[in-house]
Amino acid sequence: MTLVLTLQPDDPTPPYEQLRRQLADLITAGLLGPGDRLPPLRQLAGDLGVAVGTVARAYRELEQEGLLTSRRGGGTRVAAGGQVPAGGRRQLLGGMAAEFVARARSLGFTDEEIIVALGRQLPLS
Amino acid sequence: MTLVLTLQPDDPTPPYEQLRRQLADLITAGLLGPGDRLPPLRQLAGDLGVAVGTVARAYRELEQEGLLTSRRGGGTRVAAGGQVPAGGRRQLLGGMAAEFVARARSLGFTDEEIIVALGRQLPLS
DNA sequence: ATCCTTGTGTCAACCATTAGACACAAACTA
DNA sequence: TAGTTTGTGTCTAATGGTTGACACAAGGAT
Repeated sequence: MTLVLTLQPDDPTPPYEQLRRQLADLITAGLLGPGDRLPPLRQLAGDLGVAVGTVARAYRELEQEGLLTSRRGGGTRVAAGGQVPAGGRRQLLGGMAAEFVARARSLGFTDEEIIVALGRQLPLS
Repeated sequence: MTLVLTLQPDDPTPPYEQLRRQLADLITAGLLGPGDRLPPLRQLAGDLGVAVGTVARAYRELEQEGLLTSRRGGGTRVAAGGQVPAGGRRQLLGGMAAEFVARARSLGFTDEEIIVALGRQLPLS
């Protein structure tokens, strides 16, 4: 599996932001490790059907966050450690779980309902 | 609890879309039932700190989806049944759960990791 | 009937995002 | 070294969202 990056044209969220989030998650989750190379701007832009500047912006913002490092001619790679020290992986999943549960509860679902729904997706022992 | 509608200014997602999603979820979840009245355009716009047209767009799109009905002078209310027939509530939660699990898996998390993370948020048995 | 409330429509202006093209600099490659 | 790759920067044009203001129409309240 090389890379799964997609854009949803019907989503009003700006493409550069959709891309930024996906890459940030992939890096934080560890699916993309330090030193791993990302697709060149023009290639990814062509694949996704967007302008070069759009991909460049996603890369640039991630670089400012310390997740990526870019060099002319050298391409763009995942930054060495630093920003994603340790437990970043666990924290990411924990945040996702907390967000999901909080949203469900705020919509009036009971814990039991939530557990039942989850039981349809994974083996809750 | 009257209504909890918030906007995140730092989120590039357009405000009208943030609002639209929150209202759609509240209605589908049944927290807002048929006939329930929504805040007047000007009041909600004032509370959220956005222009009237922004709230109007969210209301308009939800009306086109059949979730709301608006009448001049009469306000905007949740549409009577129709679009949210039955099981809409269960389907909403099911979709949320499926989405969460799929996203976690695509980030390389194992089912066991996911279950552990969820266990910190709710009483899994 | 009169007044208030509320949704609807229009308008001009501003800002953000994107597209598409081009040039340039630095790193890699043969 | 020479040529290619790749990120960076600039520019124009187009699109879309937001603001703020205003007017208007229709339902509700007194």
